[in-house]
Amino acid sequence: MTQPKQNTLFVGALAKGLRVLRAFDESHTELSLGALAEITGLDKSAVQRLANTLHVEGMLDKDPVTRRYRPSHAWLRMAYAYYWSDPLVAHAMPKLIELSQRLGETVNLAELTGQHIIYVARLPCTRTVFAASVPGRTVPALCTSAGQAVLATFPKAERAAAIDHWHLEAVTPRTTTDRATITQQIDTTASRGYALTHDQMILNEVGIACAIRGPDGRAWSAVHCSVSAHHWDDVRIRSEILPWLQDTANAISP
Amino acid sequence: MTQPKQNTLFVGALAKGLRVLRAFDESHTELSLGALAEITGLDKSAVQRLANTLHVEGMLDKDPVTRRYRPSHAWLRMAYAYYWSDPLVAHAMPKLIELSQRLGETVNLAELTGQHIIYVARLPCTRTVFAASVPGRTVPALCTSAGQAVLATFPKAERAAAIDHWHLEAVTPRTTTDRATITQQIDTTASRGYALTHDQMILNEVGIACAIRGPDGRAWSAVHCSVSAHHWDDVRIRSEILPWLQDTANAISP
DNA sequence: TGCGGAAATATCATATTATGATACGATAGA
DNA sequence: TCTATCGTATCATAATATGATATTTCCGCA
Repeated sequence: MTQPKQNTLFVGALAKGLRVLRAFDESHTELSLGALAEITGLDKSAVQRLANTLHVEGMLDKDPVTRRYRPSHAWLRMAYAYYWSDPLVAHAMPKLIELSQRLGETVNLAELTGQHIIYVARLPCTRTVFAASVPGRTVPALCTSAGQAVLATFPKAERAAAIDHWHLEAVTPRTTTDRATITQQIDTTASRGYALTHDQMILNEVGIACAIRGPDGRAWSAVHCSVSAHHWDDVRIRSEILPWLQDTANAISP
Repeated sequence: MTQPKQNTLFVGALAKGLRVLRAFDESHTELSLGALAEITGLDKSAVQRLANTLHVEGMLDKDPVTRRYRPSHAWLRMAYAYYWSDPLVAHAMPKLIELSQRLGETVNLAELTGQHIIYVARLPCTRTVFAASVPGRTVPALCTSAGQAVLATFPKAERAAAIDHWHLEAVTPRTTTDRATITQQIDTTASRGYALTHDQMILNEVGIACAIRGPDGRAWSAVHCSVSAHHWDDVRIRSEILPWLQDTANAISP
């Protein structure tokens, strides 16, 4: 019944339970049994049992009046466990704090995960959209300055393959979705050592990112700074933000 | 085999999978199959199957060389989903950002979860210990200024019951673990409207918290500020931090 | 380089356990 | 008050998780 594998090493019931957990996202913040069944494609009875189990185990809160399920605090504890397991975060955090204080602007730690960038740590300094102020958001790598900074450190061939095939998605009306343009941007990023994008995730936002390179010169993460185009033109960004950003990225590199 | 319930609405395999996930914490950041079996108390074969399933489903990363499992980025995406599901966070975030900028000090949003306080949002402004810079940490409510601020809004009877029975744990050598002292502290908190603690989570740290009250006057969350005793004495805290903190907590209240 | 121990991986017969159809009960809207 | 919808409970069936064991791979040590 479960597609992934009819393998004996695969526990279908667990996989189905995870499907239930994954049904919750930014546009599905609380779900009834029926809605869960629809989203997960699971049987109504199965959802009933799985959701009940997750509730008993403390993974889902249940509104006693509406009977709807919501993510519990356990979801945050999982993030906490993640943070301890990611060696980059512990290393980067003090330096990111210092950077955000120095710049007075929002600073992020971004990591590549598949074809996406995930914002692992966020230090918001100015009022911004909600999605940009909490960690864990994933966005297509090709569309973001952090993703471009990371990709620019890849060998030419891999870089080209990524630009050709990776996922693209217009987040704002001005998000770049033309792969030829992205090729150019990443070439530029590779030659000057930092990425600079406009209006990609939010309108009027400027993203600037420097890769955190490993010993082999290759990067899987980046330090990212997000500022308003109202207050910052490219010249001032280059002179007043870039040097500190670059220093921080270098300091984090192992 | 699973203690919780031999109920037909309880999916044991899912519960066991969650046991595997919960095996990871700040002191267990990556685990081998054997270690997982030991921690979870599950059969070696069961752990093999469950961990493999979690890996295939993207919940656990597997180091190809050490064969050990680690939390994956999916754990952060779950936090992201949580943030959208918690109405308080969206409401509080812009105000917390404003507060942290105004004070130039670390600001937290804390919620009560069972007998513990969980730090939901953290805006670190100064270099601090790692545990205090990432969200999702849980600490006994009785030991923290945020917990005391929340408890102080409870009816007398519930307050007393909590002080008598809730979990206590010495995080630092100077953490208050005497329940009589805590009674006094919470009484004081209730009468003056804010909580102030010293050396509870970190040595030389002063915690100051204001409850976020609901329409009935009762609170389940608090705004919390953490400063160094080196730089701040109680008088200055009261005059330069407290008013802004109180305003912010009030502004967040529904 | 080769040996030995430990840990990870693969296999398999068994019955435990998840399944999903169905029936019942509660809640909300007409 | 009635009716439709959604959540809850029950049960026979077989699918699926189980855990003992065998095999392979990996790693430290001589």
